[in-house]
Amino acid sequence: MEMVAEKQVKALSERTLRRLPRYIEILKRLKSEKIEFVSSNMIADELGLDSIQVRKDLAATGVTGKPKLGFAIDELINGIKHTLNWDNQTDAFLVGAGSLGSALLGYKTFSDHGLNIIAAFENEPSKVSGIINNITILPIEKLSDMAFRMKVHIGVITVPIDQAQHVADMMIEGGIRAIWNFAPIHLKVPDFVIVENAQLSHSLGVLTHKLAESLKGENK
Amino acid sequence: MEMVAEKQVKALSERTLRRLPRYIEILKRLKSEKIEFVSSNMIADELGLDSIQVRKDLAATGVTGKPKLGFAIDELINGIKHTLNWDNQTDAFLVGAGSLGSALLGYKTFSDHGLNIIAAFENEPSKVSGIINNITILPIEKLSDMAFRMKVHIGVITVPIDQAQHVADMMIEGGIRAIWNFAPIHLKVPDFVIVENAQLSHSLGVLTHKLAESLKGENK
DNA sequence: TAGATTGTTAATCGATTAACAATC
DNA sequence: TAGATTGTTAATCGATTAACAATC
Repeated sequence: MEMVAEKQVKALSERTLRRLPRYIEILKRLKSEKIEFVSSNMIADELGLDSIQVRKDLAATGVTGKPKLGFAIDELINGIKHTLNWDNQTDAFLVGAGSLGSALLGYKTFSDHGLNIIAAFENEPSKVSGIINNITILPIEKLSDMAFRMKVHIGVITVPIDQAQHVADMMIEGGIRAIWNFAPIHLKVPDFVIVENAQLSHSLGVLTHKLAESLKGENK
Repeated sequence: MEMVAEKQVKALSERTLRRLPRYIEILKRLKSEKIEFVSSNMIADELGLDSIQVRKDLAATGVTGKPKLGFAIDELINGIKHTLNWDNQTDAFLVGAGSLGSALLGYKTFSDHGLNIIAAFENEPSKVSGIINNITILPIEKLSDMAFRMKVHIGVITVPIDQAQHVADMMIEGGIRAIWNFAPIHLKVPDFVIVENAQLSHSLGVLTHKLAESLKGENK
């Protein structure tokens, strides 16, 4: 039981994981400007971070830099993508073809981010059997069986709040292991299921609070 | 210079701010079940948090509980809303009436979250002068002037990546003080402008990474 | 070689968790 | 009164930042 050495054992913190896509953003821009190497300092400046933090984050991807030169941009992009598993695509089902769901179905860029939405599901009969961005909308009853048969591992929930838990249950029954949840509700799931919340209100609350504080400070 | 006592001086951490909307979600549900008091323990259980953390967070809103009884739900909801400034509505402009922007324009619930989108702006002439959810879509050229004249303080950016910085600049020129940014780019803004990023890729990266780790663990 | 930059170990900071007295 | 729950002070934990040796 003495540490069966794996390529990369250290767990990445959630904070680091959330910064990695930001690095990719900067790196892609630099790459398009034909730049080949970048220092941690340059990245830090672009994003308003600390260069030590950038180096720590990048170290977690396993990519190493060269003293005096910095990091090879191509290698770094690939390393970060690999860490996020964005160099593979995982099949996903989306449930809830309302306006947000439809907008997500229209996103071409998810394939660059490891996500491949292969079907959508709906409650509402009038929407069923429509097609958005080449993705067919199926009746919700088929969700569990199809997820199971097609070995789909990711579920995206964009249904109203009162249906979200039920949809999550069906997903899990179908073997789905990770849920990207846009409904403003805390889903109850077994330990082996990963839930990532993408709820607008969380981010909006930070904004409205900070703005109020900032404007208050002015009238002092 | 010795502490001009204000109602509530302690700064709220960003972590706390992000949890506050989750408390509201639970509290509203309990309220609909006619429950009047709730303990920090019950809230913690519902959300998978620690009850001490819940008490600390709630303390930051200024609402106090009663030993043995817990917190009065109505009072708590109001206190949290006040902390987030969700008991006021701040006027906002949205720029970029693509699919995501249009979906956001359709959200009726932003008014419960302190946000009142009063106009949308677009580059694309074919979309200009359309109306979505009673909100008129105007040509982008009018953005700065109108923001200034109408004293709009919040800007929502849902344009493609290559236009986002320019739109942010126009917003700031028009006096906008807080930007809710959905474009996957780090905006450069003066210190007095608040930027809150709502970028899907950040949350998606956490999901795809964790799922990969989880599935890897299984085949060990 | 001198200088810039990496990568790591140590120090600091802030957030979470624990302990416990106060109180209804 | 006894017991449950709050609210606060102290302890722990983890993430950020600092210091610095290694290296190209």
